Amino acid sequence: MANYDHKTIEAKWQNRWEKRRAAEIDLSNSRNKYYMLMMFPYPSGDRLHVGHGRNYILGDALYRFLRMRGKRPLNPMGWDSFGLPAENAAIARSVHPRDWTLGNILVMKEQFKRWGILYDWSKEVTSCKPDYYRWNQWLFLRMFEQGLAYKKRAAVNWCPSCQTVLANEQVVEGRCERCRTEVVQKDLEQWFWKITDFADRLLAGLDELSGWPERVKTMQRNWIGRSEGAELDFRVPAIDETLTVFTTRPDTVHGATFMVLAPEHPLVERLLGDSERDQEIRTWVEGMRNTPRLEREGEGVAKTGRDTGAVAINPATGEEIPIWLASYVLPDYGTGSIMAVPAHDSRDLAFARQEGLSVRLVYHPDGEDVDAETIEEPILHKGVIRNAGPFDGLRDGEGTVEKFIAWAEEEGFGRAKVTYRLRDWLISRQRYWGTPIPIVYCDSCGIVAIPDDQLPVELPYDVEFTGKQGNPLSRSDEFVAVTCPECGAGARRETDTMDTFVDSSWYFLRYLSANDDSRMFKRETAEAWMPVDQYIGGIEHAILHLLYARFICRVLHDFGMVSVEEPFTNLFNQGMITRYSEASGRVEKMSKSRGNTVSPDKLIEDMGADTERVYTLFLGPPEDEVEWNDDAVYGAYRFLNRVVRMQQRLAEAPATGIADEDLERLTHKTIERVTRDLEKFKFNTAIAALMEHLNGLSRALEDKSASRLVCDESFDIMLRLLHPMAPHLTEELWEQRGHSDSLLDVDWPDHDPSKLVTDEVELVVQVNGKLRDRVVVPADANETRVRDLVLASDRVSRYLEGLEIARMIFVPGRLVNFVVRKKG
RNA sequence: GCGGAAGUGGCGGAAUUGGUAGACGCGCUAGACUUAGGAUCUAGUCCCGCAAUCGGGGUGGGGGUUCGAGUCCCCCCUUUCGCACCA
Repeated sequence: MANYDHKTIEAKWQNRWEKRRAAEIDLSNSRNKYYMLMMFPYPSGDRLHVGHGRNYILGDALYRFLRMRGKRPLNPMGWDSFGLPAENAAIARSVHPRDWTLGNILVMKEQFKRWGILYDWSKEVTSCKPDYYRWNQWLFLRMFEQGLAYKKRAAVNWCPSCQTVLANEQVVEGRCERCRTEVVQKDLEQWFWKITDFADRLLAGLDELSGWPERVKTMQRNWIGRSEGAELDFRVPAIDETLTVFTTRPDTVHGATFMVLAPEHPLVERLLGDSERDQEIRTWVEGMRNTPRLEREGEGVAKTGRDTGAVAINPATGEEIPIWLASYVLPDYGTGSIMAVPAHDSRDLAFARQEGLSVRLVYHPDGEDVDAETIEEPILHKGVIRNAGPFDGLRDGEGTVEKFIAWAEEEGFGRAKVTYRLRDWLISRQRYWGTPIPIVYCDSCGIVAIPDDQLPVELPYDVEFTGKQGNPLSRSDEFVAVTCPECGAGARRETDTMDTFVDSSWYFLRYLSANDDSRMFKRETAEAWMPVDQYIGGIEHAILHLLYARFICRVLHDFGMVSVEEPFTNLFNQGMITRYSEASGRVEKMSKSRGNTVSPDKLIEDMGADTERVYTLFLGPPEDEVEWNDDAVYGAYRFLNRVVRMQQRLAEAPATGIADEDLERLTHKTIERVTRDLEKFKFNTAIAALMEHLNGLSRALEDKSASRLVCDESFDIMLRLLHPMAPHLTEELWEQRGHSDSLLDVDWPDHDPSKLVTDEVELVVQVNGKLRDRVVVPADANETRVRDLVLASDRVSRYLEGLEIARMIFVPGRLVNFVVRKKG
């Protein structure tokens, strides 16, 4: 039997939807609004593969479902189109990044269309275009005014391969998040955004996000890394300075037997003299500075250190303790220096043992005589405090830490302090293809902001892409040479561009005012449409993009531009699609570099986009990682072909049917299941329900047990339920069945509970929990009646022979369980 | 090491949240049919007991709660994803 003509049908409906601008929505009406958002893609030169498709197909199915259910969903799309690959393509193939990018966008758009995906293209946003990135610049200037954007010299992450600095979030296990090259530290002056000011709010906000996956929230909490403790001051008499440390355990200060500074600590130089030994220490410090952090801090890396020879005074005991430098103290956490309490901290203990430093117990375990000089493992605050004056006898907990903080405050050598792991967001990039930072350096005026009316600062088109060191912008005299907006003298333009994560930190607001040249976005529209009701994207942005977007949303909130602080109410992370890779011999994430991709182009050519859609959604729970099976795709095609054949066979149904109620029950059961499943994004089980429905309908036709009327009705309902998954075919069949409205405008069916009711139900009968029989009983039978009916079964009575029924469990509509024991 | 998620047939996965384990699909087996198509249709397909409509076992392993556990609790194993000298 011939397969249906998916090519003609799909082209026909894609063109119709496009022509009628099916997904365009009027934002001035926010009744029943539902803002759904797919993470906007980077338009890479590679065609999308079926692994990418999962995300978009899922979103489109959701869009169509919501729409049929009476929502007015906004489903926009745009392009996260600044970034390195464009520049690399320029270097490798001498195409201009802009032309390359805009060309790729056209290709991707066509692919979306071929998948049957409906976006509201009237609100398209392209981040590499001046009408978008001028608002990045505008935002930068507002933040600059507020002190939220600032420039500082600091040790920053530098990727030697990408030739640019990176934010902390973009360094994964010491490597560049993009290209996996090992990152090195460089001392540079860079632009930062003050996300640390928002650490507490970003943390607290997570508690309200009940619609976010727990693991994403956990990852963000860990990233922010809030830590409560105290700052304590240690005097260094030799240079008349104070060394301040951060500790979460000020209650162990009596056990601080030495101090450790990070090699980069600003006081190091002052502690050193001219001796040969001190010169050696300087060499060592220099070596540390130049050691990649992975080698310095990585797992299993040995601790190294040097004794400065200087001493500090322990403020609790008044004793002199040596000051060391060591690799294990991080320069950019806390104060970059610690009090070492080897008795109660494993790292300090390891270092103390290695260097022969003394160890002193503060907490003494109960009923155990512990010798501080020989312990191999730290005592983690077990037992009772001794030799600490007024604190003797205290135990861990019970506000002990607070008592020490109060004491330190009274004595003036310390104070309560909260520290975060989070660092300010380094947004400078030494690359061409990004938003120019709207700043000018003037010899007399210093750092000068570009006035708003001179925005956008456009990227010059005509630059050289040589692949040589440095940003092409800095070699463009035309771009660099400006007059100072304040004094009119000659000045230099900032040539760093912004991290592309700036673009994606607010694009969801730009969709709401995509064509408005007068402002970043319209407040009233944002008021009506924010927050995003459902955000869908990959887990890889759990920290990066999602943290930045939450940050910028708060900044805009504080500017009075939007009232929400949390931009995304619900977050859904679809899982990856994997496939066997010849290259590695393993099942891995589908990707071009692994050579295990499947192109949708051929698949669509052979079996149609609806087949790909149905198969992709059927593969498994959308949040799980699933393996693509080339053979199993055909099952989806087979299913759709059966739907087509079913339509052709409907005429075989008789005028009256003896079992109409059975088919109706199945139909309404299917409505109930599919609706419930789609509400939970369980497209896989929704499709299974539809397959079962088709099987049931097929059976009814085969048996001629249901009437034409009921079969028609059942089939039409199936088309509506299937539409989100297989939109082209269902539209076509719907039209062929004589309906004039597009399924997009047809209501989702409701199930009628009265159709689900049956006169009789099958009960499972168990004896001591073992399945022994199934018995059909009237649906409304009470426990006594059921007992009689069940006991009348031969099979049941066989199992009860010679036994005494101790108890009968009756779960109406489900089962009966006899608890029996030997007659005694 | 810390934290999260998961472990069910040959395979992808279901199981109305404590009530028939294996829905649906892939694959496989047998048959029917054919205008040979990537056909289609019908039946079967967790394991063991030669076969069964009968019996036993079965959701990573071990214990427990319960009339009843894939589901809840405890211990262990494995996989996987974050974080990882953060003081």
